Amino acid sequence: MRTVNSSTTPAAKSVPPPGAVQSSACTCFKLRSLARRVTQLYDQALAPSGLKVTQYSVIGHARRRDGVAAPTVSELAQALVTDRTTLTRNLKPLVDAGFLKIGSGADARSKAVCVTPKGEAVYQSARPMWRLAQSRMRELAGAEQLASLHGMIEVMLPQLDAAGDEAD
Amino acid sequence: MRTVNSSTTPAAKSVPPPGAVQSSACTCFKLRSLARRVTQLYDQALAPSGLKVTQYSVIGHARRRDGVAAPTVSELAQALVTDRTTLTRNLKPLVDAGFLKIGSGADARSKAVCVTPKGEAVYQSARPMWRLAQSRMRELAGAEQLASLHGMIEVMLPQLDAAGDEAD
DNA sequence: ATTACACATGTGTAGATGCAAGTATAAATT
DNA sequence: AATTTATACTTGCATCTACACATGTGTAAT
Repeated sequence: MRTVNSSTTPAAKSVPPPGAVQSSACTCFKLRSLARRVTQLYDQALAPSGLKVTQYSVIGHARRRDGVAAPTVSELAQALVTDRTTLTRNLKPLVDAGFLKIGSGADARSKAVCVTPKGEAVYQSARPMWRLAQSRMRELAGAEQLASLHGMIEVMLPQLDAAGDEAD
Repeated sequence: MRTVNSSTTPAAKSVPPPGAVQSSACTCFKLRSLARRVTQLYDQALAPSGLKVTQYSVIGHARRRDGVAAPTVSELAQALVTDRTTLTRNLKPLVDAGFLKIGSGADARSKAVCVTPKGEAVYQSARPMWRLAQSRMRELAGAEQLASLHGMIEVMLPQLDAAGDEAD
């Protein structure tokens, strides 16, 4: 069918008003926009701790396997879904602040990223702030939507990894 | 109590395997991770044009109201869901490349961001590449999931704006 | 042993991001 | 008119991001 909006009806829909800013259809743009705003919410919540959410995540992930075996830079980068070289830079302020320590890995090549007691302390101090941000987020989006969002992201991320590896 | 893994049941559940990396429950972290990956997908697709997806978005939004009235820096920043000062920096490479021109606005204060013919040309050249990225994204996520994601973002963004304004 | 390849990390360069603070202009108040 | 307040934009600073390239190290093939 595909009613072509022809005959009687004059112009009808589909023609936006002159100055109208139709919100972009670009998935990437939308996603980045949301990520920016959400980052601001979390950064604000974490501010008293002195950590940004990115740094909170780095320490949190480095912490995770502490006591078992401190992760290497590459392992940590993979866990953080970040470029290896990006992590290298992101580690610097945390090492400078004394929250992390870069030790030698099993290999002479690899290095181990260790959380210092000071790092553990600041992480613990930031944890309730993070929880607050999380609950604000849940209020804002609703528990179901949020769960749905998490689910989608977890499905999409591995596929994007695979897509990225298709070096052609 | 705090079952010290003592009696009959041998370790049961809840104790993750030693090296297990349980995916973070942090909404912000997940969102940023996805945004990074998706950005890479779009940037790769746009690479032949020389534009990054951020730049494509800037030109695209500046373009939008061309012929009506070129947006001011602040207006454009709002449309891009970006900090005003961030946009100031992001404009520079585009102006240097000759894709945008900063004219004088109605006010002596405000400035108008105009897309040059060269900017329009590069945007047009990039458009099919962007479309390719969009369709890859749709294949990857599925049309319904993607629509759902877009919907969620559009609901959440205004609420985050409001939340941010709550200066206390 | 030498050569070749794979692995682990860092640097140069370039851009994206936003807060705090600064400058200039317009509008509102007195 | 002078002062105050609000608006529009920029800069200093710090961080996040990643590609291309360079370096060092372990392992495999010759």
